[in-house]
Amino acid sequence: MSRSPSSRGRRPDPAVDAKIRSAVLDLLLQRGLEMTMDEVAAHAGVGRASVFRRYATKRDMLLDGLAQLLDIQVAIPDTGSLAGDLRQVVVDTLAIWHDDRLAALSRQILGESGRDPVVADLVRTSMRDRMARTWAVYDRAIERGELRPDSDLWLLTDLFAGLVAYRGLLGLGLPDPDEVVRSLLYGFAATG
Amino acid sequence: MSRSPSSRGRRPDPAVDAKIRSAVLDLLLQRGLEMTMDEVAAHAGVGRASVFRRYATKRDMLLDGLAQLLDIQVAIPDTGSLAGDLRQVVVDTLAIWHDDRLAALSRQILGESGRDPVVADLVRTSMRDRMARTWAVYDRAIERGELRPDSDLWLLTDLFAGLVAYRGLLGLGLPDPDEVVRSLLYGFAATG
DNA sequence: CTATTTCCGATACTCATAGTATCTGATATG
DNA sequence: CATATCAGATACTATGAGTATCGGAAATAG
Repeated sequence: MSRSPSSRGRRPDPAVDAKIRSAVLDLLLQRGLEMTMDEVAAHAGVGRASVFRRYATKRDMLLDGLAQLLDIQVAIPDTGSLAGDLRQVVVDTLAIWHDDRLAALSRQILGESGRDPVVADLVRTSMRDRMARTWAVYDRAIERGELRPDSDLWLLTDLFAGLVAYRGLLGLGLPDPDEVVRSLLYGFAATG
Repeated sequence: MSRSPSSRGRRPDPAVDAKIRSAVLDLLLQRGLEMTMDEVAAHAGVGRASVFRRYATKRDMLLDGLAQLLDIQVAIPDTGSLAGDLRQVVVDTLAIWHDDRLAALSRQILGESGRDPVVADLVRTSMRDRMARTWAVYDRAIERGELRPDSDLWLLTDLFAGLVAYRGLLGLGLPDPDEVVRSLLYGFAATG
């Protein structure tokens, strides 16, 4: 073994930890995923070596930053009707893409998911958690008889999450929430 | 001026052009977007300088390769019913993601769209062309009274294109085509 | 045919940046 | 007090894009 868990000697300074993590988060929001290690160290007001003492690779550092970033809670709507609740969920999902800086960052993160499976995992988990937290909406709707009880809820959520991600990633115009809700609830078939 | 359009002197060898483009396409399919210029030159059996004579930057080279790759035609189904045609379109869209190599490449290309707007443009145009070519399906369906005449067809196509891209990008399981068609046509609302 | 221009392959160079190694001094533990 | 490890600073290594140059080949102008 090269080293034991170590109990003697100077301990890592928590203030330095915090300065680095905060600098990464800052740079992520300001400039996206593209940052050099020198910039992180400088922005944190810390030695370059201290960054590498905390993260073996740049990727590890960014993954930690992304994990912080994606760990955001969302409110569960309860408007009384499925259409109202669903609209709120769609609007919340769209909100990220209406802020230019957040949209650019989201594009880059989604993009990184295409090259790094671990990032894809982070995003997947974060989206899944987020969506699962809206399950209450659909449970209530099924009880009220507004939603087919045999609905594939993952399909339902992924249809609009996918639509928004797809349009956002490719820089297409974002959809109107009401149109989305109507399509999801009643479909495109002519009524007859 | 440093040079005129040039009419004298040795002309660029079309065989070298072809060898390079073919090598790029080859490497794209074999290993995705990650290739060094040395590899391209070696794989083409050509000098490194000849690659840079054709493309000012690696990005330009990859964009040309991607343009070749994305320029693929798709058949327009005509099964007689909207459900049948739509199912075929969905199945065709899913097909790419069922081939491991193509799926990996698609992930990388979608990913690159998140960092390079020009790639996003390529993908957007390619998808738009592809989808627009299926307009005939929806026109016929409207005539037959199977589809609401006021349908937002971009919303319809982007809903399933987005679903598939989203699931594929994040490595989630791909949906069942019949479920997708049913959801798109009739929605999730309880009938009553 | 000859001179000129531009291509070809090869090679060496510059530059940016991730990651490693080392040094001096500070600090915590035994 | 002795030792291990951290902090900051700095220098080094390695990779790969893009540039510069060279000797030779091929095409064109005259």
